Order: sequence, then structure tokens, then C-alpha cells
Amino acid sequence: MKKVVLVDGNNLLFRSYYATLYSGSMMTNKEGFPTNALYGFVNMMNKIIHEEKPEYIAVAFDIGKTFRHEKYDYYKGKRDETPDDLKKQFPVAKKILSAMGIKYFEIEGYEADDIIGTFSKKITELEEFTGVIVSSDKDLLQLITDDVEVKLLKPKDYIRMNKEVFFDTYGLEPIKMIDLKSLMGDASDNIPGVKGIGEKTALKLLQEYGSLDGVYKNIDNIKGATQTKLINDKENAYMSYDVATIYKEVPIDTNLENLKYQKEDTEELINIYNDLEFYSFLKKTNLQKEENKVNYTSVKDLNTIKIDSNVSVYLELDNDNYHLANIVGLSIYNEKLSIYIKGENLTNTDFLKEVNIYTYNYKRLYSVFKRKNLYIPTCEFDTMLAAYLLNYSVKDDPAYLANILDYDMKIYDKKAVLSEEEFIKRSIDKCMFINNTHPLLKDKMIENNVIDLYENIELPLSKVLAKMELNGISVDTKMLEDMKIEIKNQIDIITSEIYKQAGVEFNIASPKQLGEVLFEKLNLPYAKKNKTGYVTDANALSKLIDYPIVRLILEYRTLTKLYTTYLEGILNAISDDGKIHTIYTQALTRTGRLSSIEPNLQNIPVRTELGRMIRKAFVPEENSLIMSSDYSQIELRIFAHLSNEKQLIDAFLHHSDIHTKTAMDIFKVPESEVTKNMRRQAKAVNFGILYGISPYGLAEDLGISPKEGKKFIETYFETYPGIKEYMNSVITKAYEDGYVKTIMNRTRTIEELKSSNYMQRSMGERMALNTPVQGSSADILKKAMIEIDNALTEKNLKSTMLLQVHDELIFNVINDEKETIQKLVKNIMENTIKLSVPLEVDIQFGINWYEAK
DNA sequence: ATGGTCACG
DNA sequence: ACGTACGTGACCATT
Repeated sequence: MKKVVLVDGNNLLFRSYYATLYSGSMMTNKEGFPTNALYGFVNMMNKIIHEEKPEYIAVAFDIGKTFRHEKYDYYKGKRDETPDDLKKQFPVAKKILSAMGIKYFEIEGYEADDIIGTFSKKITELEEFTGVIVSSDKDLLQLITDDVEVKLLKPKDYIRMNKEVFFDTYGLEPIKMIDLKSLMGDASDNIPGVKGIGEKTALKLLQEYGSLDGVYKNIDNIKGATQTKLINDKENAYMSYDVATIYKEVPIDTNLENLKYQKEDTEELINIYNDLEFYSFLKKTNLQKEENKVNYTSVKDLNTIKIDSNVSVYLELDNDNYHLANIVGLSIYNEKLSIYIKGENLTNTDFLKEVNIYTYNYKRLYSVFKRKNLYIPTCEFDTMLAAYLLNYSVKDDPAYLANILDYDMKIYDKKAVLSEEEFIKRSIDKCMFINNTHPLLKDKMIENNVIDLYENIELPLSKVLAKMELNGISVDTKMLEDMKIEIKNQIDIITSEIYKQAGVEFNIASPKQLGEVLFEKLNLPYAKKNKTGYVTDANALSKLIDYPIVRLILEYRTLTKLYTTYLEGILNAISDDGKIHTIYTQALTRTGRLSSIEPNLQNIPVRTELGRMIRKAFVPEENSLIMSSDYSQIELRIFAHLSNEKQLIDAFLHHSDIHTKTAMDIFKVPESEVTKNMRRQAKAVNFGILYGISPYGLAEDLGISPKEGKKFIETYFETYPGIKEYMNSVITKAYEDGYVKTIMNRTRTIEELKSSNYMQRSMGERMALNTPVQGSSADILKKAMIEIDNALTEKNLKSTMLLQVHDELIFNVINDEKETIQKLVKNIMENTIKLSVPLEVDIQFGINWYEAK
């Protein structure tokens, strides 16, 4: 089969034009020529080629003033004029396509849709061709046939619509898209449709009567307001039908062989991209002519190295998990020197003793150098942390950041097999990047007011985290292995019982198969479907708990989760020293929290008794205890502080039970009449507040109707008017600035607020509300960790900080130091920052993590 | 690679 | 008419 890709060029350009327009920054090159639409266009074309790997491809454009619907003058008349800035970009787009080796079509008097329609008709007629149409315009869905599908673009991704998916979505044949549009209309295309009829009603009518004609033939059977609307707008409906129908007879040479995807003219592309200043695409064109002119010396004899000023250093490892890695090499670069030392020759790092280093992920370097008994230099600048605070998305490899910053560097492909020579050049190149960008990044941090956060929190924290990771936490392997056998037995029993009750053996872990068994074979009532099938998550299944098989499946899920993730998973992660060394990712979350990977020690079970048993395996060292110290309701306290709501502040000042207090206020009862259920609901409301509450979210959580959820929220806001006011002001400011900040000035830009999509914007608003709370809490924890680490060192205490779990710290406390550590940690945590409410810390000891609760 | 599910704060 | 609360990571099945 030969695949033809048909791209709606107009649609792509319009889309990318408005996408970047709404994001605020108007892109132009030096001459002031607008390039925003082209940037997105090139991006999309590259993506399409990458994803579809087409043999044949064509792009269609609108042209000329006369459209086929000229009898309906108002139709095109009402269309917004194409902005000049966008118009100018069309000819360049065509030039780019030619250079890419892609044919484009524009036919006077016809729309892009019609050209695509004409080609797809041809594709359907010919045996050996299939087609993929690329557009975000749902109108084109009418062209779907057995041989033609539509890649329907969404703001972030796409849906592949073929006949089946279309039918599942609309319950109609694709060609009925026309009938659908003729009834519901399309504001963006100025198709009027029938006034007052939306998608829901239109779909219902068509599913019942098959077509627009069918609807009007049966008009007498249709009742009420819908009938009136249909009668009133009959003419419009039929006119809309004509307008919505894509014309398939454009006078054009439809020999599909002409659409063959040719080789690109790389030189021409480079010229165009240079003119447009699309440097990031330049790097992706294969013929990035000359090799990087990186000079370096490969040093074997460390004694010859003389370094007398600060240098940039980048460490090459043979494993992403740096706790397991060996050193492949070390690049060192500054204005005066450029050297590479192979791992096997790196017997010491004493040549760094007189200087400080600029680096990328100091924690990684610290950790490896420590394990390899190498001298650890002081960090002058960590590019990764700086970039993180400046809201760049960073990964393990600095090349990703370099590309974001449009720094002239090759795209680094993890899987690429490189010659040693090329590998070293690239390593030096990363080092150069670190060296060249650190003044810029530092200036930006000063400009953005995050320099204090960087210098006083993130950079010192990286060392504290390195020490925690290196220290690791001891694990009782035997205990986990015993439990593993036990759980395995239970899983086997439950599995066969499920097969028995289902009457068939199937893969219980497959949501697809499970859904089919439960809802088709056994005919259980199902609540919801998603695009892949039936919803089978715990929430959905819990509604069917009276069916014995459902109970078994939930139990199966619990047990297999425990088995694979927490028994096998943890056992696999134990190092040779019998300990677990997680990695805290310090530059990942959007709020400033840490995350923990390989393994994740921040989601060890605690909520159920069985799961909680896992914690018994996390044990102290000799002559020690596990100590946990956790902040009590830190996020609500921060919220009280930020919102300055007097009632909340008072409650915390008086050490009241905050959820009970909320229950008293929203249910308007005295404390003695607050039932358990009222407190539970109040607690859910309080959590909702932290998350940027929505009636639906709250309702979902509480298992009540959205209406009731809304009522709760309204009552809450009436009771605490200060909170409503605070939330409004946060949202207004976030829209103005495009970002929100934490107590320590950590900044999060929120692109979603600029979206034209209501849902995206709402999500942006919730992020804006939640981030200052979650982020400030992270700030405070981080500050406390640094202070605790300093105190432990200063007082020469032998107890160690082991883990951080967002609002709690876990320590290995030497028996003799118990009292000292308890006081010290509590004192630091409670006083690391002064808020308008007190911070309270609970401390507990145990012979393992389970007992320290 | 992506989505579904479920573990945590 | 949309599709549902904030922030994560691991595992499995499926493409």
C-alpha cells in the first residue's frame, strides 16, 4: 500500500499563527518580518514527516477571492480578514515546502478542503493507495473512508480518526459529518445551521433519522421546541448542508504519482531558515555542514594539568543512574584550556583543589566523585539548577537545555552510536556550553529575583541531597522476600478464583480484556467508557463491589501492585551494600518539590495496613532508631498565611482541629454536633481549596452531585470571604503576569492561562492557586533540610537525614543522640520561617519506618 | 511511546 | 458543550 499524506496548509498556518499570538510574544526576524506561523508550520511539517514517513505528500492552500459558495455572500463576508502579518507568511511557507521536496496545490476559486477532497476521492478509487489527512478542522472528517483517515490535530496532540473511531465517537458514518454540521452549524466557518441546536441534539436526531433529509421527512414525529427550531431554520439547514459539503471535483491533475515526496534541497532550506532565524531547525538539518570546531587535548598524565582559575566541568558516565555508574570521562574547559580525561586515567581530581567549578548537576558529580574517592571541588555554579529556577525544562543531558536556548549545539541522541572522537568533542562542547552560558543565566536569575533562592536554597541543597542519597537507607531483605512469597501465594489463589468466576482465563492486568469480561461477557452494568474502552479503575469498580468477582479483582490489583512495585521493585533496587540509594530529582517538578526515582521512596504505602507492612523493611543502622518528623497540615497553614483569612489564622493560633473547625463553619453547628461524616466532608473541602477547587472535582471526591459540591463551595466562600477575595486576586495577578510565585520567590510560568481553550485556562487557574501553596511548602522543607544538615555537621552529630517525603523527613538517629536530635530537628523545622501561623512538627521514633508513625 | 492504573504528599 | 481537583513515579499492556 502506498500512503499519501494530505496536509491542510491553511489550517496549519492559521493554527500556529494564533497559537503563538495568544502566547503573547510576536515572533519576527531581525528585519521585523513575522515568523510565528512559519515556525509552527515547519515544526508541524517536520513532525508529520517524522511520524508518517510518507511516500507521497501534498499540501493544499486556499487561494483567490472567488469561492465556490459565492451565492452565499455573507458566508465569506463574515469571515475575519486574514491578518496582514499572517498573509505575508504564506508565500514563504510555499517556498519552504518546495525546498523540502513537498508538492503544494492552490487552485483559484477553491478551498484547501476541496483540493484535499479531490485527492482523497482519487485515493479511495485506487486500490493501491491509502490516505492520511492532517488538519485540526473537523469538517474534513466527512472525507473518511475505508482508505482515508484523518489525523485530527488537537492543541497538544492529535486523534487518529478512521471509520471505526468516528463511529465510536459520533455513532454515525463519517459522511454524515455534513448532516451534522448542517444542523449544529459551525461558528468558525460561519455555517449557520439550525439556531438553538447544538451537537448533542443534532447527534440524537441523526442517530434516529439517519440524515438531514430523514430529519425533515420525520418532522412530524419530532416534538416541542426542537421541531419549531427545525421548521424555522429549514432553509438555513439545507444551505448549510451545501456549504459544509466538501467539493471533490476540483479541476486538477490527480495523478497521485506526482505527489511523490522528493529529497529536500538542504542548501536552500538552510538559507531560508537562516533568513528566518530558525536556528533550532538549522541544527536538525542533516547537513549541518562542518563538524564542530572543538579543539581539545586528551590528557593521560594528570600531573601535567595546571588549573589556576575556575573551570567548567562535565562528567560522562556509563549509566543514567549515577549511583551505579562508572566514569567514562571528564571534560574540563575554560578560556584557557580544553581537556578531556578518560575515566581509566582519572585516578585523582586533585588538580581541581585550587579552583571552583561550573557544572551541570553538581549533585551527580558530587555523588560519583565521593563514591570513587575523588576530591570534590566546590561548586561555583550549577547550570541545571539555574535553568530550572528560570523555568526552562531541563533533563539529564545539558544538550537539551542548549537546544532550548537555541545554543548552537547538535541534537544529542541518546541512542546514537558515536566514534570516540565524536563523543569527546560533544562532551567538550557541553562543557563549553556550561562555560559560555553561566554569566547569562546568572544575570537572568538576578533579573528574575531568584538568585537568593538559588544561592541559599537550591545550590546548598544539592549537596545535602547528595549526602542523603549516598548514605542510603538500610533494608531488611529477608522480610521483603518472605512477604513476597506470601503475597505470591495469595495472588495465585485469587487469580484462579477470578478465572473460575469469569468462566474464562484472561489477562486480569489488561484493562481492555478485563472490561470485556466484566461488561460484555458477564454483562455487569458499566458507568463510563473512555476512548480505549470501559473504565475499570478502583473508583468505577467500587460501585460494583456487590459482585464477588469485582471484589476479587480489586484485591488482585492491590496485591499485584504490592508485589511488582513494592516487593520486586524494592528488592531489585537494593545495592551491594544492602541499602537503597534513591535519586532525588531536584530540577523536575513545576512547583519546586523534589521527586524520587529508582526507586521512588516517596510513595511507599501507608494508607492501608497491608501496604504499610512494607515500611517494616526500612530499618535503622546499628544502635539507632528511625525518626520521622512531619509538618502538621503545612499546606493549609501556608494557605492561611497567604490568604490572610483571619478565621483560619485564629484556628491555627488556637491549635484547633482545622477540619472540625471548617465543619462547624460550613454546617453551622457547634463543635459537639460535628459528626465524623461532616468532618470528613469538611476535610475534602479544605483539600479542594488547596487544589484550586471545582464543584466537579469535589463532587467526584465526595461521591456527591456536582450541584451539592457547588453548594459546599459557596457556603465555604460565604463563611470565609477573605479566601474568595484572595483566590480572585491570585488569579487576576496570574493572568496579568503569566506566572505565580512562592514565599521564596520561586516562579512558575503558566502557559495554560493564555490558552483559548476554556478547560486549559481553568487548569491554569487551578495551577495558579495551588503552586504558591505547594511550592512554598517545598521551599520551607528545603530550607529546613539545609539548616538541619548544617547543624548536624557543626555539632558533629552522627545521626543522618535519610529521606524527604514532601512534608516529612526521615532520620537514622543514633540512640545516644535521641534527645538532642529530636529537639534540634523540631526546633529548626518549626522556626525555619516565620509565618502568621505557627508551624507544628510531630516527631516519632521506631525500630523501623512502620513503627515510626 | 502512550495510556490506564495505583502508590504517595 | 466541554471534562473534571494539585504535584509526582512505576508497572503493565498495547501500539
